Amino acid sequence: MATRRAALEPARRSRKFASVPSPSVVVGLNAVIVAVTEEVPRVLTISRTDPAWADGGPADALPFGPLRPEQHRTLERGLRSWARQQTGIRLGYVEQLYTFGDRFRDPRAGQGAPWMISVAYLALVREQQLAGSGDAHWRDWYDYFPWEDWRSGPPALISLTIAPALRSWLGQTSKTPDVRARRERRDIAFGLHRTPWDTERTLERYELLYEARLVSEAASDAGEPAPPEADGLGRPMALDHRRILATALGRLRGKIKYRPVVFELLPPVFTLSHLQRVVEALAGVRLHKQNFRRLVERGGLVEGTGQYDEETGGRPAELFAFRREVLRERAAPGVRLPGPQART
Amino acid sequence: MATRRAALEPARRSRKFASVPSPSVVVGLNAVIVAVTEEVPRVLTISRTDPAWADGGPADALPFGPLRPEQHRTLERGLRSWARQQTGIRLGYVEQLYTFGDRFRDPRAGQGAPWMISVAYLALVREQQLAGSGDAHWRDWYDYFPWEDWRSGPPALISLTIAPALRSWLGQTSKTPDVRARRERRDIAFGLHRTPWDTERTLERYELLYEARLVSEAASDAGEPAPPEADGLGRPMALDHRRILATALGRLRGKIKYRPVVFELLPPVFTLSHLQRVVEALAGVRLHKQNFRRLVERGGLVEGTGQYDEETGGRPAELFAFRREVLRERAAPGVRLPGPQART
DNA sequence: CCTGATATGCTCAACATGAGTATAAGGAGC
DNA sequence: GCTCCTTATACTCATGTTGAGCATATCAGG
Repeated sequence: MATRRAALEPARRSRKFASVPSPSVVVGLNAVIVAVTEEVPRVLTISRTDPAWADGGPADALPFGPLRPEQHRTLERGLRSWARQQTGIRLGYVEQLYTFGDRFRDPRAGQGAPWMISVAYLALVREQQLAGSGDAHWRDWYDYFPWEDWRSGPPALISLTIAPALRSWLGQTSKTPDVRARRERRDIAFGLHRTPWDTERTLERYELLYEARLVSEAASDAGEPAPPEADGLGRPMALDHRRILATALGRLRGKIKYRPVVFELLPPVFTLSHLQRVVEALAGVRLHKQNFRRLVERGGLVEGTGQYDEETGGRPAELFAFRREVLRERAAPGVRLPGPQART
Repeated sequence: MATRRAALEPARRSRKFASVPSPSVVVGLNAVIVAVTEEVPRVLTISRTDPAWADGGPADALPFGPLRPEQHRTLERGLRSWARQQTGIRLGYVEQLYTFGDRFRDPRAGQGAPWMISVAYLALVREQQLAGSGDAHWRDWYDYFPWEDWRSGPPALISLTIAPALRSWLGQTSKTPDVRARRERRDIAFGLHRTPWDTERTLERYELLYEARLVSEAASDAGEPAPPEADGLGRPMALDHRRILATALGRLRGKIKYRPVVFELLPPVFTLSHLQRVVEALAGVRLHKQNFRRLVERGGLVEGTGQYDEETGGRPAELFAFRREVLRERAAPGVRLPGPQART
């Protein structure tokens, strides 16, 4: 370990760590706080109009907090603590997402500003809660990633804007192997040329758009003004926060399939349609209703309560609850997704 | 972001974070470098007999490197660079694992020593490579987690040592709900009481053993001498490195099922038996041979090369290669595991 | 050419999934 | 009270996938 050599040098403060530490690294915590209300997955963002905040004007940011080692024993505790203070929300399910440490996270880093590392977390909360204070807002996450919502079929944005733009991005390199590699990445990421759409490749898609300079952060990170044609490609965020959000979205989409995390977003009892709408909102696709029901019921994930919801407008729907015992019975208890289909 | 507001306020370096930054946080990188040779999954560890290193004596450590923001643009580049210097290995596939930031990572932290955060990575390399320099060794990872290897059936260690010890751990709390919660955790983690064994819950298992004080790190972190009965429960490591390793093992076991990462551990061509032995080594279970073959072949993951390996001792086996096109064809291309069975 | 390896091929019942059709039970309008 | 509209729930059936095992091929060595 780096600290090895230091062990031989007892003079300094800490025998082990003194000589090594990276000079100016600051560690912070970011939270992607997700809820689903009325078929729309929402993420908590802080929007500032403070002109000093974003490079080119106002931009949404993810909640952020410093790491206070003297106060909190673990990263996660620190996160819960400032998230509560900042937004009034008491976080339930929390999971570490990824640590972002690119030196170019912040364009100004290195010029006197410290290098910033951010440990990002994903938190799931129940829908009824609302942000308490300040300039926090719940925002539809598809505002940031309009191409990710396939619930009404393949988004026109992909065929009309993204595909042509990526085609010309192919042409921006001339070496044949590079073109081939780019084409493959593009096809796999966006499900082009008889490649299936993979709901979990959200990060790959965002990074591809960034590389092709189609999202406005790519331009602003390079110190250029935002190109006009990028305007349609989703709402931008501060710094690399949209990348963090893309990571969260992909992770969550994958996770619901093998861990029962959806229930963190639902009230204790719910109808199967409600459950389905939440899953669809997250996955961004429509699911075959009868088969969905069969999967969750026979998979032992839920159990009927005998009560009924009369507010459905049609036949009353039975209220179900998460069935905790499934954790013992099955190895990867999640909501398996049946093949997609328009809801009848 | 730290630096955003700083633009407004030249006086202090950063209004928002100047006061905030955690005073003495040091960031380091850990690597879990994995290879598989001859049916045994190996991890690269550094073993020192330096008495200043480990609290209670010699212990294995994971390769570690400092973060040098001034030299490396990304965390991953930094990792690759020092890993090469330290071990002579040029890393291939690398993926970020988790960021460990528990204040108690190092028992000495807080007493003058800075708080240490470690970003851990998982790296997969091909088997032929060997550690270049110093005191690096390839170690069977089941030396550290003997209870994880079910290839010859359920390990006797579990029924003879772990299960009884966990039973008495249940009794160490008297509140009924706590007992119930502990029992559930135990059963799910170790597949007790008709709960299936889940190969991916490696971290849960290690943490449970830690909490129950059955691994010697638990005692040494608390400043006590290692209890004698813990001796059988795997080889200890320095600091929280065994926890990091458990995380890596679980992640890798999960990942092979939906991404074709096993091939990072294999030569360009291989027999299906070879592939199966590597997968079995990682998953720690035996697989039904014919069904395994059917899954990988019909799943489009591999393609025959027409060449044969004559060294098998029986009928020559065809040599196969990873079939790259599968990335386009299927959404989650990994090695699906067929039900376990003794190899015939 | 028999034996003991190993590899590879094939079968078949059980189960899971895709893609429906059919029926039940509410409310609103007449 | 009847009809229509809406949503929920039940059932079907062809097809695909999986678990489990038997059968055959091809090597090396006696």
